[in-house]
Amino acid sequence: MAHAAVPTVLQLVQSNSLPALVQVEIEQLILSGELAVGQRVNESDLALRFGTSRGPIREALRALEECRLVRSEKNRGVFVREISVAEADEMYDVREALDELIGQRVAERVTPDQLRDLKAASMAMDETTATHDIKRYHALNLKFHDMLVEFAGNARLTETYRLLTKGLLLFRLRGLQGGGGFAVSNSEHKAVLEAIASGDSARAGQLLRQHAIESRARMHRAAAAPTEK
Amino acid sequence: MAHAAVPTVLQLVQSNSLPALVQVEIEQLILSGELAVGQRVNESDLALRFGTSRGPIREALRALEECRLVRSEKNRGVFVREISVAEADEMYDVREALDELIGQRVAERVTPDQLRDLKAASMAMDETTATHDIKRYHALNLKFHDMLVEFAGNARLTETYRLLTKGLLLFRLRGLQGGGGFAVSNSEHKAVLEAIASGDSARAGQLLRQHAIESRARMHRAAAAPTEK
DNA sequence: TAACTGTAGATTGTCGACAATCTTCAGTAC
DNA sequence: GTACTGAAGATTGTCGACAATCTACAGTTA
Repeated sequence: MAHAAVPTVLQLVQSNSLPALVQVEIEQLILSGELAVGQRVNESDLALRFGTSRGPIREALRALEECRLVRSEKNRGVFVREISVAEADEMYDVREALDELIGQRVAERVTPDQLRDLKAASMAMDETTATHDIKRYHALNLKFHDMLVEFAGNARLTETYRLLTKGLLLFRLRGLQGGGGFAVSNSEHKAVLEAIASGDSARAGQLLRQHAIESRARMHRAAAAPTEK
Repeated sequence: MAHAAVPTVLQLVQSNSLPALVQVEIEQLILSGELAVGQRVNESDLALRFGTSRGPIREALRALEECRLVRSEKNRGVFVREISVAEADEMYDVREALDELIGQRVAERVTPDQLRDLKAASMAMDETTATHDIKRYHALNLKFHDMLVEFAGNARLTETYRLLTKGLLLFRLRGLQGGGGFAVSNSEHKAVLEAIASGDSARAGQLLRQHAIESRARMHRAAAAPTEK
């Protein structure tokens, strides 16, 4: 079969245990903003919501704490983590280094099919800049970078990168969601793709790092602006 | 006070909850090799050992699973993770990128006191190469790199790096612990320290990355050798 | 002997309950 | 009105128990 990485619900329930299922569910709640940043997470409520006891919920929360998506205070509960600008800066520092590595690796081992998918995503983003569909641009942008790290062919790198991305996503939820610069951002994507297509590993790495740097700058500008909608 | 990062036992027990305490305890068991690589971890045994019920144990194990120190199979239990050479290679890929960043940052912001500590550690390693005290060299080497990442002044980078280091440590426990090259390794340390002392950020980054690359090569040589003691 | 089957024991998965702690808020004193 | 006190309610921390599942092994059959 072509798509081996799509497990059925049956397999999911059989292989993953309840805490694991609950974990991704809670993660969605956090990353979608349904559980507000800084808010306390009530174990009983979640247990009720998912139809389980508190045990599995607690296990899931402990895992999410390790992901740094929540923090825990003894006898007070767990809270959705709030990321400061300083912390986001730290993450960007690491992300820049990883992005350079990703660019290099992808340029070395990308397949024609993968390159096609990347270009398709970039073109889709072009459309959203025309229609100013910010939400969709973000989703595509996330998908684009997720594909990139996936295509780098290093599972540990993927894990590390995704962990960072989740943290940055959490930061964006803090409210100061940056507007502007979509067209610019996507033009950077295209430059990266060009370097990748030409197999220029060093250049692809540099360009993807530069993209992360610019992305950080956009983040700062958005954070500095009062609160644009 | 000079050293603020040394909490008393009282603070530890009051702030951290039982699962957190148990987690570091189990982590020690794994990293010290008392829980063998690949071995199944028995929840009841651990509960008995730490004088708790299985609840806190399970929470700790879920956190350790997120650290990738153990893996979990539904209805079969959790196992101490065994790292393959291929996985170790992946980790080194990421580590090399991070080490370059670390070298750069430390060169930019190291204090005289910190530099003194680093040099002291390097000198201590020199002594162990003379006496062929491999165990002590490894401990000092770990401490040396831990200091470096700490002095880079980026908490998220530290977390990311330590996670990787734990994984690599787990790999070493797999048996094929590399001998040889200690003197060479430490001479690389000294070159890094020189670049740091001179404030040459780019060079310090390159040298620390190169050190990681050589370290990976040493790992490969050790893995290729049958099983030298 | 080899392969299969079924049972006993061990282990994990999940739950409900209770104690410890925190939070809230009404009541009181000044 | 403000600050303190204490009790009621809510929430977390931990435990022991039971069901579901897996593992090991003795017994059976060919």
